[in-house]
Amino acid sequence: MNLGLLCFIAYRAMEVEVMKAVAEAGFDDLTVAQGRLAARIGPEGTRLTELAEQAQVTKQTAGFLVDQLERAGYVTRTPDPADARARLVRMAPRGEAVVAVARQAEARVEAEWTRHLGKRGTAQLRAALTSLREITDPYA
Amino acid sequence: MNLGLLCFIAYRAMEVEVMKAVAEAGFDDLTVAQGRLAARIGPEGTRLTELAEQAQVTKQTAGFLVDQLERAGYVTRTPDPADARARLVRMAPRGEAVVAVARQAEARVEAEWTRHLGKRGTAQLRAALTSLREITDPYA
DNA sequence: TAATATTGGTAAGAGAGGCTGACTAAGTCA
DNA sequence: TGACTTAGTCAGCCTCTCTTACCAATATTA
Repeated sequence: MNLGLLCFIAYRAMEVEVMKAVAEAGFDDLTVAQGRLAARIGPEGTRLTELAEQAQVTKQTAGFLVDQLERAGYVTRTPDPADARARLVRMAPRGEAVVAVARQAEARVEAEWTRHLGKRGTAQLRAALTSLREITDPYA
Repeated sequence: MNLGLLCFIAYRAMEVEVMKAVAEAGFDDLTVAQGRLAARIGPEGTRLTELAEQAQVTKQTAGFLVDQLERAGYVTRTPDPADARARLVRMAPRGEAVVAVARQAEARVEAEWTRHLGKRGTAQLRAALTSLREITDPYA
């Protein structure tokens, strides 16, 4: 079977589990697209344009998603001291809370995968995928 | 880094390459969603409901996509001899042609990955992902 | 230093893709 | 026969993403 499709199956399984955990923790208004963007927010805040680039969407799309995240209280926008045009998107407390839940769910799923593949097999999988980023990820 | 996200990066790289090859071959009206659905059509044709299940979308969505594929000449709908309610979605010649292009692009990308990871590494990657399907793919 | 180009971001509108709910027609089974 | 299930359609809605067009601030350069 096609390697790309195999990656997709694993990826989707992870995504479904994480979103389920997040929803069960009470954050039932968060969508996948919002989560994907929010996952790129750095500890000191990140500019919209940078988020758009990394998530590989247009800045309009990124702006649309950040609007929603802001309205739902997950992030805030603060002026960027380094550039008056720009604003930094930062995690709000509610955002930090959901990140914690997501990280935990990720760890749980990875542990499950490790039980299935073995420690060695999982390490190899991670190494192979990480190495692949060098030729597949423009933002590696 | 999160294993799920690593899978996503590789998957998207493959998808982008395949869609680019397909578009360059003149099939520039095919979308990703249509392709994902069409990839599930079996040699003898497949029922709409079955396609929907396997692609994990509702049958309404599947019907919508098959409408488009039919209008563009990629597939045909024929009555299912086994059940007068059902119809079989089958590949049309134009559909077969695009499948051939897609398969070729997939093979090319996999070859590139193999050059990067080595034969052994690629085989391990495939083995790990295939094994993972046992716990991540409800339609394995 | 003034004109020009670039960069960060917003606004408006359109289209794709997905969903739910309600429905018809055909098959299944008690 | 009547109740239930299954294959598929119809209608309406929401989310995400794009393109085109624009404004404001910064950088560059003549």
